Amino acid sequence: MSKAKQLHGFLWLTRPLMQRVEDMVRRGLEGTGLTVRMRAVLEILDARGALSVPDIARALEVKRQYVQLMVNDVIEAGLAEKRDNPRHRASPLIALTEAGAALISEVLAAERTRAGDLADDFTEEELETALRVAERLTGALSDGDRT
Amino acid sequence: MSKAKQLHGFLWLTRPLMQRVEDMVRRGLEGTGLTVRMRAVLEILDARGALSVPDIARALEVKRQYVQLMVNDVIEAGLAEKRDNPRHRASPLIALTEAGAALISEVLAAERTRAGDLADDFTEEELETALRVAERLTGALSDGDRT
DNA sequence: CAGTATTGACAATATATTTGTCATTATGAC
DNA sequence: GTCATAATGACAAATATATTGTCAATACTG
Repeated sequence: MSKAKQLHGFLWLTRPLMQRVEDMVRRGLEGTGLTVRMRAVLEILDARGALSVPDIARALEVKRQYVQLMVNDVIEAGLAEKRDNPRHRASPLIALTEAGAALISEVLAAERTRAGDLADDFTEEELETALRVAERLTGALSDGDRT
Repeated sequence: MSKAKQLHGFLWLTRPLMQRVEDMVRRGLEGTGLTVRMRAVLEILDARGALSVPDIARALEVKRQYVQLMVNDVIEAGLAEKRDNPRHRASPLIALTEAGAALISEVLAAERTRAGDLADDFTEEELETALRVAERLTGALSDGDRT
């Protein structure tokens, strides 16, 4: 099989794979009161600390107006809170509350456990290669069209 | 880095990667009059021959009611047509017209060219591994939850 | 300090897709 | 064959996931 054909096959697997991943995540969220979009906000605040709404939007690659909705969700749920932003009086930083930090840790730990189970079926080299290919491909496709 | 962590990283790359793939496809469709959802129908009819609407729905893993809309699009554009279905009088087979067959061939050829360009940055073994991991992972995640 | 960019807040719109329903048609058990 | 059950088309409504538009307040740059 040609490389082009292999890559085409890989590219078209990304959609069903992504859907299954999101379904898995959604199941992991059952009982937590979280939605997938709330989880995304909590995860990035957990990884990067307090951020403003536009910061989160850039990280998630969605519009800031939509991030406002996501952030409103988590604030309303008591999982994050606004803090003064020294760099912009009217644009507060969004930070995890204790409850939010505890919840996202728990969720991520459960996901890691599940990922560990799945990872048992692969060698470290396979996973390393798959990750590297996906990363480089994502980068190449971000640059815009060269064709 | 642990295998679980590698896999977790890979899983979370599927969404941005898929979005970039779809953007690439969308750009390839400019000027053809096709939408991504029309392209999906044409592709599967090209690969598998005439199918009924529910057959397409099962293949694409979306609801048959939505496939009806997709199929209406391509029929209205003259790219596919209804044919008698020997197995179900009221559920016609959907088949590519000549115009539809020509158009999807052209689109797929352009995509394969683009995939070939991207594939140049990888070895055959890398692509083979990435494809295999993605396939097995998709399969594993289809079975439902084992965790 | 003037002009431009960023931000929050809120409304409207778009896109993709699912869910609900009903009448028609097929299928399988008897 | 007949009856219950499932599959299908057609159409409407609802839902999820965003984007786009707009305005006033705030920040940044020359």
